[in-house]
Amino acid sequence: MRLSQMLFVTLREDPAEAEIPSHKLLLRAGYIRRIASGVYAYLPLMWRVLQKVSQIVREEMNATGAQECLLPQLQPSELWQESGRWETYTKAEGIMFALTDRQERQMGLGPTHEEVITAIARDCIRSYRQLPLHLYQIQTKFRDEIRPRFGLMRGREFIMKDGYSFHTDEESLKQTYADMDTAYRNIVRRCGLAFQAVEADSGAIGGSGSQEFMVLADAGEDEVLYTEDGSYAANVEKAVSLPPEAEPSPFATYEKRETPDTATIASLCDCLNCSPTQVVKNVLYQAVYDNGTTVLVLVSVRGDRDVNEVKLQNELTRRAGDYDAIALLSLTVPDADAQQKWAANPLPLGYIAPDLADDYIAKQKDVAPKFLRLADKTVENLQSFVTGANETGFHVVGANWGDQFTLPPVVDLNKSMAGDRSLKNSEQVLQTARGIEVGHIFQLGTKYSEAMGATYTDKHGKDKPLVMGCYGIGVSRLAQAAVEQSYDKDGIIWPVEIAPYHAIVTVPNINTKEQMEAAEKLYAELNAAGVETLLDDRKERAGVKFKDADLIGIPYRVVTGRSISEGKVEVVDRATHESRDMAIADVVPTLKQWVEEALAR
RNA sequence: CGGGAUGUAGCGCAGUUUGGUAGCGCGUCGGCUUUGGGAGCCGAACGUCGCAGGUUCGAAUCCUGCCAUCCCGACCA
Repeated sequence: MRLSQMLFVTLREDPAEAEIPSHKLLLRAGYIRRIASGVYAYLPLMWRVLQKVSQIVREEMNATGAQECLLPQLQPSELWQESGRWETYTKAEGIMFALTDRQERQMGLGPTHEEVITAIARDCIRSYRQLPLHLYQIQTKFRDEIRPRFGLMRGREFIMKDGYSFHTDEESLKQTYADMDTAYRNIVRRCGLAFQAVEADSGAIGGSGSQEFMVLADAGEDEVLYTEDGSYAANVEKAVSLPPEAEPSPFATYEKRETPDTATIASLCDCLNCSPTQVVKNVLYQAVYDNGTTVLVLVSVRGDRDVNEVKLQNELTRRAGDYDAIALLSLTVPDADAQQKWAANPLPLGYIAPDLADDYIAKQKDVAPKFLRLADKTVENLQSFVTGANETGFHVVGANWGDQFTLPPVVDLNKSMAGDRSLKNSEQVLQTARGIEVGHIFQLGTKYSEAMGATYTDKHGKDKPLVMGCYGIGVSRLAQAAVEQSYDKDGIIWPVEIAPYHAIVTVPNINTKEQMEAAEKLYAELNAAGVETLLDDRKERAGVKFKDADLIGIPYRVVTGRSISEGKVEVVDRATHESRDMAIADVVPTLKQWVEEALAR
């Protein structure tokens, strides 16, 4: 492609709308344009990058035996009602764009395709002889994110590869899941990125095992905890760990103490001269289920720890049946307004004990009359601990489970942090890093097939639900993550594997016949040799062309400049700015070799 | 949805406090010179000042309502 004929618009200044480097650079270098919040146009350079990422994904998927297809974006509400997700995905904090057509039919724009694919499987899969089967697509997805951000990182419309596998049993599922683990590692590696595979929470999609593929970058929205020896890595949402031991309690006897203005753990420890590890902190949450029932949850954790709200959500979802509900709609820390709706009396905030009386909850429909009390493992073995006295300005010290307080059901609700010890090997201490989630693989099991009646006939002639897995990779997100991981003050540095072009031939002065002729020849021969090459034949000064070439991040630059009269051109490596003079005849074979070497990685 | 901020030329911004009819830099177009790291000079075009009301002789500027965008949080296969 000739730059003189291409839609090529770069910006000299950072656009005000962008915050992180990759977003600024993609806008400045003319790769993307924002059309609405979280909605972007992929301009010609970006589209080439996305196609390259897609092609790598396609090759690795096909290699595992998965088959490509294309599923509809516009989906009927009926399918989502069958799986039970219509309400949770469209109501309240739902992320599905929903619409009503002219026949008053309810439709949604697909944020994911479990329902559609399960419907297809229900129709097409009859026998165990057809299994296992793995279908995937590379498709635009729609999610009404509450707060889109960082360009393509969290958009409301984005490109994703999603695959769904069907099996007779868990064992077959685990085989495909393992194949996907390998395929995903290949994909991210082939895209030239440094990454970490981590244990993950499976969230609203459900299922058992799940793993995320994190591209490591400071702008990442997720926190990853890992051990130095590589034996453990997990998303902080999922991470388990061994917190530091509690310090022995200085309080020998149980008594109530006056502790004015100690609503925070730090001020309390100051006042009583004790360690946060001797305190039982009681945190109040408000859960709302899909049947409209509100449940007040009182969680007891050690004073130096935080509640992992994802773990709490999962626990509350498990307990949905206790309240005749199916799904949890929201989980919040109730503010003053929210408390007023159900509290019979003002709560002793900051001084709550694990036995806070249930009559703080005013009797009313849709509110569970008793607190759901839960204890994190960190408080289970505490002795002579400090906790609230249910009276503003007072705490109790020297308390014990079984004496003054009843230990609530114990669950792991601990939010792991850097510095904790690994459960796998207590010699290892957890480290922290930021990551961009570019891939996520799940063992779904029979959740959707059972809900939607997708069954097959086994060897013995019995109908059984299909065992499913699903596997996603964010194509547009991965492309931007690559920039986030690879740039310098001059612009983007694309890995050769996904760069929109491999090389750019820069003509410093298009009015010099020698320069133009050499450039035209190199441009034609490089492309013919399979080196995807741009020709900067614009009527611009050399400096402008160099700046633009650096900004858009093409891996190799060939300059037909100063030494042209000696039959030489300059070849510059974008990543290092390393430059060398090279005989014109050597350029094509050399670049061809460099590109082939890079692609073979 | 809670908190914060911003909307003025294609992009980045000043002007708003103190009301008087819109400006700077970059970019764009034309000309001359220049020609290896975002050139210089000369000339030109480009604005419903986010939208709608209101106050006023007069509103980018003051008031009210709305909309959009961005940041923090909550949310997020």
